[in-house]
Amino acid sequence: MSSALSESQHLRQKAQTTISNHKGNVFAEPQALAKSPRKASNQNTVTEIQSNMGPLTTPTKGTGGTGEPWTPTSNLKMLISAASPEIRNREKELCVDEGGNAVDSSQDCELGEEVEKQISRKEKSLGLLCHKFLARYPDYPNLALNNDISLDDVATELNVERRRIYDIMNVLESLHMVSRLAKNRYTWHGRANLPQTLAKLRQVGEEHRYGQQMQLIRQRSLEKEFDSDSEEKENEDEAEGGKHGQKEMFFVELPGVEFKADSSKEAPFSLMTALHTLCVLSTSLHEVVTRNVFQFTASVNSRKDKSLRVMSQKFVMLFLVSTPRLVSLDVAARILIGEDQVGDQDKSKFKTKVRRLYDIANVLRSLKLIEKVHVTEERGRKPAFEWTGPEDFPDVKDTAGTTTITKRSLESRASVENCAKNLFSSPGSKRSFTRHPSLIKLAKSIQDDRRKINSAPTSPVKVDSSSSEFFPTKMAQLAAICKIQLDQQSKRVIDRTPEPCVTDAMTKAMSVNTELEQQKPAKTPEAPQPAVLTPTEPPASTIHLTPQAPFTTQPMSFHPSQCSPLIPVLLPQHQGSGSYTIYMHPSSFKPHSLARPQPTSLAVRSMTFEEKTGRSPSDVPGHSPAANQLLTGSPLGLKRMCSERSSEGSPSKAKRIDPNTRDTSPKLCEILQARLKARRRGLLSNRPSSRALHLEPEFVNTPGSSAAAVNQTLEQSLETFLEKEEKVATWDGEAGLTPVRAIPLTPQPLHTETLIPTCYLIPISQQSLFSYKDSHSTESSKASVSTYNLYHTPTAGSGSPPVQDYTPTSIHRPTSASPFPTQGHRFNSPSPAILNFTLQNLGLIPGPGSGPANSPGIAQTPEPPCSIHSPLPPHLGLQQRGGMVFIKPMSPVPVQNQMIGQGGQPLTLVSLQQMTTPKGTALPQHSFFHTPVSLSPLASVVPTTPTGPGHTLPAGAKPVYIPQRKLEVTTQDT
DNA sequence: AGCTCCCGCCAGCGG
DNA sequence: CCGCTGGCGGGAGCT
Repeated sequence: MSSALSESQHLRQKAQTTISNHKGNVFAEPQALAKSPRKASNQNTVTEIQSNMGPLTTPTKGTGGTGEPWTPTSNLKMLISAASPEIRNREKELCVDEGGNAVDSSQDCELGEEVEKQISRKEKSLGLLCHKFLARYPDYPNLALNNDISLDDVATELNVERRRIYDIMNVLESLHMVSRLAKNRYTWHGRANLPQTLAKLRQVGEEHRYGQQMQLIRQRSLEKEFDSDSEEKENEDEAEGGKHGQKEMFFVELPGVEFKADSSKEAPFSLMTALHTLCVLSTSLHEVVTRNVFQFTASVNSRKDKSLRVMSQKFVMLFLVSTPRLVSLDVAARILIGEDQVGDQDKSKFKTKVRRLYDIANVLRSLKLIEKVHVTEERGRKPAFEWTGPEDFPDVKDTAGTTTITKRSLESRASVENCAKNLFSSPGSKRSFTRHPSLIKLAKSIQDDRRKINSAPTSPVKVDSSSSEFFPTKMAQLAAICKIQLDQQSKRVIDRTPEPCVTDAMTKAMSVNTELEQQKPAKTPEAPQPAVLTPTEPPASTIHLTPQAPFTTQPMSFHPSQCSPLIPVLLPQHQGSGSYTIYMHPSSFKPHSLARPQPTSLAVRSMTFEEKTGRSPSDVPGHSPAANQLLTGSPLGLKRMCSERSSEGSPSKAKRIDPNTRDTSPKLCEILQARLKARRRGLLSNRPSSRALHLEPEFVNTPGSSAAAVNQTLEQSLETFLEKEEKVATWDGEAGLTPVRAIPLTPQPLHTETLIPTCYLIPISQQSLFSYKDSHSTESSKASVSTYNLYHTPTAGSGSPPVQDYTPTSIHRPTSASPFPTQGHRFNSPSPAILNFTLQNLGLIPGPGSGPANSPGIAQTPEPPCSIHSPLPPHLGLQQRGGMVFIKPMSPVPVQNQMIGQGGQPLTLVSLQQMTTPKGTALPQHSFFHTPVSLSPLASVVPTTPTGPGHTLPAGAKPVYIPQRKLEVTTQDT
């Protein structure tokens, strides 16, 4: 408390000076001034200048800011504020207003110079500055008024350096509270878009399995603590991943508020699709050439990628995804860095990241979305932040249509756009652009584009708009419906407590926790953990396998019933958006499909399968099943990759490709083949880089979980593309089937790659595509998954089955084959027949079915060790009880250990208002994770798994020992 | 001593 | 070359 108080005091003081002014003005927006040149206010005198500013401006603190306010009352206020952050904030503002009065003598004493110094410092805090800024604008903009914001004006008025304003604007922009109109100019949206934005961010966060990542990191940290052993790090995989880790950059846009306007949007979706495809291809090519995905990524990342905007969104996502809405600074930093393990080199990176997080946190605090708290662990206190913002926003459902679609990574989009631009002078034209030759060039151009894009913001005005909305049509609706249904289902599932796979468990846990938590403060963050610990849980592990899990996890997953209806729609619609949805077939699908009504809608089924397949775990987490699937697959993939995948995959793929592809477009085929080769090479060499598709390197980078995973994903994605293309070419449904089967034969390990193929592309709205890309990109390893998700999303959920099982299935995909969009047009509409076809294939594809069986081993495996084991945990997580929460620091560790650990350290009870979250917990499926975080466990696992695709729980097998910790959450105040 | 995080250098980029 | 952006990290202020 004290600390908080002190802070608050400071703030107040500061605030007083500044704030008061603003409020009065609030709305007014100065904007008018176009930029006022004055930028700089001077730092020196904080005070005065502002007053000049403009009309709007408030005189902010009067200059002298100084003065002020330290009144006795302030103390009271402080106390109060300490009590509740919000109050504080308000008070601060108020104080400011009030503030005019006297300042405390004590401080005053300092007088001039000193006073200024201190005051200045405080006053200059980003949080206070943000408060001032916010005071100028209404929460909800008055449309009638001009909502333009001139940076120069603001800077002048607030008397701060422009640089500081950028920080604020970047964060606000990440929340879509403002959008850039042009250089130096922004438009104020206030909180109007906040709910949607948060919903999207949550969705995206789920897709990326940040929750899982967080758990992994926590676990690791625990492990490390206990055993230094843990050091092992996952290293290698991660190493890459880690490096790239950051990469996941992507910027989630809202329909109405887009980062940039694109001409591309205007283009027919077909074009978009084509472009997208091209981009992908080019990317892949590029990657191949380079091999260095990372580098590639790096290029991509350049600036904006790293942008505070992206960090901000990710940071917010962490809150939205974590059960206890509590995020510790270090965990957040690790996730943002992409690797949980911080090497020496990384330390500096880590520090930098932390600095940035403070910057972001200060702004978010001023928005009252989070509050600083302290989490007490055995070791000591760690700074953390608790979400104090809205808990419920429109579900994705609502947004789904839009939201889902809208999400994109800037880069991806940019890349697409760029590609388009580069390739086609005229956007509209074509689908037919040449791919091959150009692709190569494209790769380069793409990079350039990306850069441009990155820089773009600066550029001219955006039109934003809801351009994205164009697809609103049926597709969107359907998607929304699907999502809703899924969500419902998922909820149900969750409720059931199936805690399937680790991942699922995680996800579920999250969801569950959330629910619970919402009800009660105490959460068992650990839920999963407990499970682990608890015997009861055991089943959980199994759960992974269980189909249910999948469902539950994500809303995305579809139940057949629900889906089916939707499916039809989807197909037809694709036209509008042009983008296609990709469906994965998880092997599992097939089985499921069989079980279920295949016929109806392929998509649905696929979705279903996924769910069923479950790979549940993987799927579960991300709400988008597809993504999950990918993730899940990833683990497998990793394994596979590790093992041989490269070699194997290639051949098989090649084979596949040849037949189909050739037909279609030789060029494409060639290209694809080339890619494949490249991949193979890459794979062979290291982890294959993510060559392929990843448009967005960032994602690739994803921390890491395992580089391998990432690679896999990439590969998969590439493969997918290729496959798609092939499919397109061939397109015979039947043919597809055949091949598929053959493929399935392929050994498990390879699958990963194979898996890729499995995916089906279905035309969907463009947005979906974008999102897809983005998603991929975002999560490197995960990417694949995410990708799927994206696609699915639009559709309605398609769930993509996890790769794992499916591998074989993948083969099938041809059948489904929806051609890639690009080519796509051809396919524009996937005819029902096609769908059926696909479905059939799926059904046909047995492999997957078995998959489930395998699945256990498969997907889950990797992480499974922990996660798998942990499935239970979710339950545990629930453990809360009345006010008390048991937090177990549990680590994901294997049950046994955990048990021990628990025993060793029993749960600590924390009675907090806040809930503590458990940290650790098992993370489930690393596989999914791919994620950035490196999963040490995973890493180890991965290798193992490869061997047996089938799995086992590779990791699972390994018990991880994690020490449990006690966590206490305290508000910082205290 | 560690946590926060302000400050401003300086690079990338577009004009 | 210039101005806008914004990454980045030194180091100061606070606890």
